[in-house]
Amino acid sequence: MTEALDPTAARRAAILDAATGVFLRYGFKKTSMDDLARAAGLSRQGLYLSFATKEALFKEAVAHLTASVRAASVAALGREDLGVEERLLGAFEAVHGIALGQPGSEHMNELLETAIQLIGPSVGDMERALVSDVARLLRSSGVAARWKEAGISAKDLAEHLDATSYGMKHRVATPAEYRAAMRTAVQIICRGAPG
Amino acid sequence: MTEALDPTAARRAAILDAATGVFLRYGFKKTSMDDLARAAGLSRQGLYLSFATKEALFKEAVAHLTASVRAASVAALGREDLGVEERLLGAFEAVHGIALGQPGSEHMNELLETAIQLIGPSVGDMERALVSDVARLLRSSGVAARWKEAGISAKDLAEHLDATSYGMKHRVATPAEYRAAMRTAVQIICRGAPG
DNA sequence: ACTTGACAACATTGGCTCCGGTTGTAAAGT
DNA sequence: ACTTTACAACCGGAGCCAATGTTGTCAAGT
Repeated sequence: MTEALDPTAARRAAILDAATGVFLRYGFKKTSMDDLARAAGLSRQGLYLSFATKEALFKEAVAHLTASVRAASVAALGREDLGVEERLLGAFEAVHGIALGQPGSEHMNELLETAIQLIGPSVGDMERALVSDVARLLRSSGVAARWKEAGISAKDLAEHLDATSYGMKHRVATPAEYRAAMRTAVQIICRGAPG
Repeated sequence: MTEALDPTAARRAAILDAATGVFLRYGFKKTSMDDLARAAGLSRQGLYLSFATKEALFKEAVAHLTASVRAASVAALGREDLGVEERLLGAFEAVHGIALGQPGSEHMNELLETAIQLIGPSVGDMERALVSDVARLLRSSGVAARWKEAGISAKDLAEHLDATSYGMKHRVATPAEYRAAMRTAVQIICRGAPG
């Protein structure tokens, strides 16, 4: 489905790919159009032929990014070859920053913040979408039903996990610590039940 | 037990009480000795009769603060008239900022940070003490035992709660949101069990 | 015992200019 | 269709200077 694009659209997509990487590494303010041009393999003016302003390029890059992050988390949640715990873990690692091991997820937070106050709060939709996706999985897998009798809904559980992820993201030094803490949180939800 | 202090010690304690309040409201840098003097109800030089420098006063004030926070959390954990959930909740609210509703917990974090890089990492002991206190309660109340078979230790549970608290504390979170999220987290731990 | 008033030394702040870098546009080249 | 070069407008940071605020000390008062 990514085949029959007219060449200009393909070029735009290539530019966006390169741009998201650079933005992710250096943040918004610290990347110049020169940097983006070099990363995309063309001249600075080449960019202006495809994108009117830096801000416009940024907006589309963020949309590109959030879309692929969302796709990654949805894909993680849908992997039926894995258990529920692994799927949840994968989804949260996906939103945390695409490749947790690779460099490049550094400025994810700053990026989303500037995007929010530049584009609008619609950017935050991804986060809310993740929460409801997670809640859905918790329901369909039967996990949520087990917590119901304690007065804790699927949404509560999902938001709890999201909050924990947020906390880890900001507190923790290393990806390994994040992974370990999130694993514990997920295990508590998935293996536990009231009674 | 706060009766038979010699008068100079009593004065110092009164000053520290006032100082912790002011520091908590305005942070370290933004409070002047004048402010502290006014809050303590004496002149600026009166302070220098009891404390050599602003830094010394600050150190003792932080010690004062952490001690009373610790005492409050220990007291909350020990209230045998309440259930385990309420006790845990109370303990975390205590460390979050003494009175969650009252103004004054604003600069708690900044305060502890500057204290750490001014006094040393010993300030962080309070946090670790809380974690082990919580773990102890989880063990003695039988909650931890129920999670053991899932490979989750009391320390894991306690650190999970601490991490969640940290996350909430740093998120946008109004006190009400913090309270609600922590309640959910505590309920999950206390009402749930593997199986 | 504590206050008042005054003091030098120092840190912080605000305003100011200057300068390099960046954006967006335009022309001419290939 | 894209590059190269050039350019006006703008912004942010570096550096400096004056003004203000703050600390810690002192002497004298009550």
